[in-house]
Amino acid sequence: MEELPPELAARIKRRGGAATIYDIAELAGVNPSTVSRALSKPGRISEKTEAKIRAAAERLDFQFNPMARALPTGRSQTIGLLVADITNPVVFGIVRGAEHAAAAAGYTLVIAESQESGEAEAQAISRLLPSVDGLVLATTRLADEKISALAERKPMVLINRRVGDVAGVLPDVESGVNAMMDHLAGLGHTSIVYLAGPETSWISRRRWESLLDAAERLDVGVVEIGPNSPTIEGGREVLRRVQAARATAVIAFNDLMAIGLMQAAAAAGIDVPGALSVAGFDDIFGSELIVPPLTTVQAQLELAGQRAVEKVLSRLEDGRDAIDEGLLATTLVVRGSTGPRPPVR
Amino acid sequence: MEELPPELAARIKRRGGAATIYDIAELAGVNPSTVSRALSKPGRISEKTEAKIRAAAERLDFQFNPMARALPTGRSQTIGLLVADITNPVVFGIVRGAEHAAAAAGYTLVIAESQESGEAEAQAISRLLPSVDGLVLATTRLADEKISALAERKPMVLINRRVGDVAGVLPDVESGVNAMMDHLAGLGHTSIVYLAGPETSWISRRRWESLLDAAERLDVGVVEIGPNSPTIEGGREVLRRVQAARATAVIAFNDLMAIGLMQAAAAAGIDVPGALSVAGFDDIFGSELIVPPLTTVQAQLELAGQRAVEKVLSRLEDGRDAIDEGLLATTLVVRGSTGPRPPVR
DNA sequence: TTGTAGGCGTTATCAA
DNA sequence: TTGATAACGCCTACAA
Repeated sequence: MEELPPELAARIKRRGGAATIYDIAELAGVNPSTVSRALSKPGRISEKTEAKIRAAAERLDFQFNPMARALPTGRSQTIGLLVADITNPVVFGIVRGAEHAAAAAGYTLVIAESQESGEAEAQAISRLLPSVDGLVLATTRLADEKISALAERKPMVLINRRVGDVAGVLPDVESGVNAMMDHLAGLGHTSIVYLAGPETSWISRRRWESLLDAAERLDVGVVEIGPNSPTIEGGREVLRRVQAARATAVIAFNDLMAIGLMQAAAAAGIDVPGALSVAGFDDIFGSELIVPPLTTVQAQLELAGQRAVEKVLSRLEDGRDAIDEGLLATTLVVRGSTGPRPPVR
Repeated sequence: MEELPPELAARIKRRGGAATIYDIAELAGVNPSTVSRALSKPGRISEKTEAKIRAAAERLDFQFNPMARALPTGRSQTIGLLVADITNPVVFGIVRGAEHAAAAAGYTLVIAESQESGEAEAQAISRLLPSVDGLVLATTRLADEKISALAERKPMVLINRRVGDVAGVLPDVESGVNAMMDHLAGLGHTSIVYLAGPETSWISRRRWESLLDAAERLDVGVVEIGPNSPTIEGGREVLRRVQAARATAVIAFNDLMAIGLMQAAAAAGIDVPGALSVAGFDDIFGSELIVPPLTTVQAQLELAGQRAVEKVLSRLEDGRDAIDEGLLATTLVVRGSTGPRPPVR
């Protein structure tokens, strides 16, 4: 390969090795705008010129400067994902699905964490908003009005929450809850506790409402205990109240809490599921590792992340809302942590 | 509050509600460049003007356009984090530490996944590179030369890998391995297997080398089996070879593999730790949930992520490399998966 | 098909 | 202290 014109080489080096369309234009002997056209939307240019330009671009290892590109277009090719807690296994699946969907479309995923605090969340969002083309709120603790207002400004999709007509991807809560309640009622349980999640969790309330319906249908008793922190700690702390309620089965807002409760039960010498059945939601990594393995309602987390990003993208590209594929199916996974109601209490 | 001049209001609305420094300048009756100064580096401006400008900015709910800002400065206030597999629990801690360190400094973290493939990784990096100020490679599978070349272009920090004089944050492999080997040797094991990770994993080789040293020192036998996929699957698949080796203790490259091996052992009716001791590295979520709970060498993953980002930032802000705080301490956590060597075999 | 020129929102350099 | 003006790298009418 021939040497580059020394002046050009020097200019590029000064910029840290990043070539611009001007450099390519010079090398190919065309106008920068032609380079832009050739590289952005191939086809609308003579084959010969395009080939020349491609060769020059290749030679200079050219990459578009995304920031420069974003300025005139207003698009950063970036999607934001907001989660309450990155280390919560529930969000892993969501993150992965979202990342893949974004990458597949040539978008970059930006992740921000809000620490379970509405304050921090609002702040993170306003920091993020100007630099992303769209936003996915995975576990938002924001008030409905805030969410609606935000949705006006950029394409936005909610996971596990419905707010007005803001786009969302939701699980089929009812079928999962029904399957779970059928399962427990079938085992003879008539006194069941629901361990609620955070106060601001929409999905926790939905689960509770479905639980109420099912309890009525099956003629069993349920009580709600909470709100609780949606963590292992949160599950551990609530054992006393569960015992006081004299329930024989517990459904926790998520697997993390169920695991915490089981740990506390084990420490207190309470047999699971002999004396107490425990179940959760989500089917996170770890749920089948614990002993006894956890009965849970499986959620399609990865799919949820993927769908959410796809919806944002479809708003972005087509300008229209994606057709709604409906609720995400939900499956009861029966493992060892639930069993027959203890004979006497 | 008074009404905005209608023309101004219309202009802002056209842009989707985002005001610019021009709008503020108009509202405050000053020059745009003055607005830029007032808002970017307070102090270098008369108090009166600054107050006026702040008031106008407040009123228009002004936010800087990060992309426009990045153009003249060449800084995007963004740091890239590249991981092989987002859903690998090992990276959770790293991600969290990195996110916090970045957010604390006003930077945004961009995460990309390379799927354990050097090809995909190289591609992800070149997609990311133009838009980030610096890069953290958490579990890179790239060749040394590629890494060195990349490090020339932008501040870059490696986790769990040393390449030339590229900055890195590394664990104190030796002390952890020594503690583990002392532990196993103390239990009477004299025939130990190391389940290697991926061929391209630098840290896997380092662990093996330390293992060799320790084995020599303690006069016990070790053999390496691998390379293996660093996943639960990878651990499951290797059980036959472990048995064939007639080892009484296995040290896996990471906890995921150890868990997989334990599952396979349980399925095959092999008692852990009665017939076989199993240990891992990292101490991921799930390691203490499994039964028996896993003996492992704890790594400070969150701290590693944090340190890595801090190093990038210090290169970015001070222009100089951060002082090296040395290796990250590593701790043996003895749980139930390791026990005395079985009497006869 | 290709070149010209203006603009995207901000910073930075000079004057005033 | 403040204002004018030229970058920054790319896109896009519009003209040639």
